[in-house]
Amino acid sequence: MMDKDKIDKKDHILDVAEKVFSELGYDGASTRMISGEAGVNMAMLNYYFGSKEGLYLAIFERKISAFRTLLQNIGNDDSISAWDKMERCIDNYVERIIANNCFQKLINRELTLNKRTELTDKMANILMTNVHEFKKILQEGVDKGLFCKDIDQELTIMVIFGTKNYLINSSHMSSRVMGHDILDPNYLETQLKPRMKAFMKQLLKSYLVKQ
Amino acid sequence: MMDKDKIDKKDHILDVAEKVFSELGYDGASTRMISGEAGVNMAMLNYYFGSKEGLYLAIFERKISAFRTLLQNIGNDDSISAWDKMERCIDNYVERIIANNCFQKLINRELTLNKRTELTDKMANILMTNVHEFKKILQEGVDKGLFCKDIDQELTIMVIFGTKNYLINSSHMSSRVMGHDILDPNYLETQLKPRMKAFMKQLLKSYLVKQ
DNA sequence: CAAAATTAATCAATCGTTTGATTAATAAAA
DNA sequence: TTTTATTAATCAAACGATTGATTAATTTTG
Repeated sequence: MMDKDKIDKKDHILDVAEKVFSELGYDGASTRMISGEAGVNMAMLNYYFGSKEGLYLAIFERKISAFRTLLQNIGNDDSISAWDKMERCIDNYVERIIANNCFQKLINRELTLNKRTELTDKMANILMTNVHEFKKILQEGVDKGLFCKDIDQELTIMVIFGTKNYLINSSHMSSRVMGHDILDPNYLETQLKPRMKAFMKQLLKSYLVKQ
Repeated sequence: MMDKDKIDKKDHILDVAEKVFSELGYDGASTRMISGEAGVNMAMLNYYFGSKEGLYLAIFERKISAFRTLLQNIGNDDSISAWDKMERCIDNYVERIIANNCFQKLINRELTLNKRTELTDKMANILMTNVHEFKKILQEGVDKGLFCKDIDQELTIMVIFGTKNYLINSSHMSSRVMGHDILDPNYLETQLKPRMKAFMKQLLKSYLVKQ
């Protein structure tokens, strides 16, 4: 078997595992189920990834690289205002979140557990880079007198992360509140995405920006 | 043994189970662990509640009654404005959420799963009563010309629910963002609660209410 | 052939549940 | 009021099923 195929097969397992984990949680997803759905022998999971936890970590490792580069491009552009940065931040954030909603579920599913592990710390570290990026922009807006100086920066970030999280992760509730199936890719792409972008901008602008 | 003791013991099991389930999830929490932590024989769980799922459902049944009464008192008061209702709504909501944060975790933990079951539908129905109460107030504000008519009612509700959810449920992240241990009851009560109330009011007022 | 990939079979451990026996509490009968 | 019967509560032990992991044998690849 060629390397290309091997990589493809590993990637295929990761794709399936990502989906199954996000749907059923870490404990709820069994290695038999994952291997069955991926069409490979169960022992292959251990052969490739060592253990169930190794497989779980591998899913994250695969995505981390794509995270940071996107963050760097936002906020480091000195040619635009803090609010323009925030707008671009929101656009990119919503865009990325919806594209990787399966991965987002996977992350937050384990972060809602209270038990602190090496795994949860690792995940939190990754997400905190996003937080700092947002905070940097908020602080810049305040320093330059564009944003109100009495804004609650931490809770503002909570709003951004929390709203996204609830929409994507609590699909039972969000589907009923929104009146559409939140899992429908077409609705996500054509309706919710632009609506979400517009709403977050308007909400944050009215709160952050001085009148 | 008196009835009082029996009820107390069942309640004690429910208390412990609620905590363990919320910390470890449905799959992650074993009946042995729950019974061990509650100091009762493992068979008692099945004796009292029939099954693990029966125990899980019993936790919900116990809380449902307290939900609806609180909702009725808000919004049905015709002597105050829509915005005042919203303020009272936020106050009561934050108050209740923080008091029952363990239960909140338990609810949302299973609602983040994609699988639709009788259980998840039941939970969603309960939460939707909250949604309708908020929506009624939003609509009233729009109808009476107090709120902007182009507000996004559904996503506004998503903000309220989502922000609360992220703060309480994703304690790993929210603790790091807020700079305090979110699980510390003292911090919750004396600092986060008033801060949360003030922030949500200011955020929503600047977005909803006409200038 | 030798190395890597893949398989079926099997491992001990743990899962939720059930069992039969025992004790404590209540009701009925004398 | 005793004595007897009935019910509820509790327990240790064991059930079959499933878990993640490992083994040894087989196939594929270079």
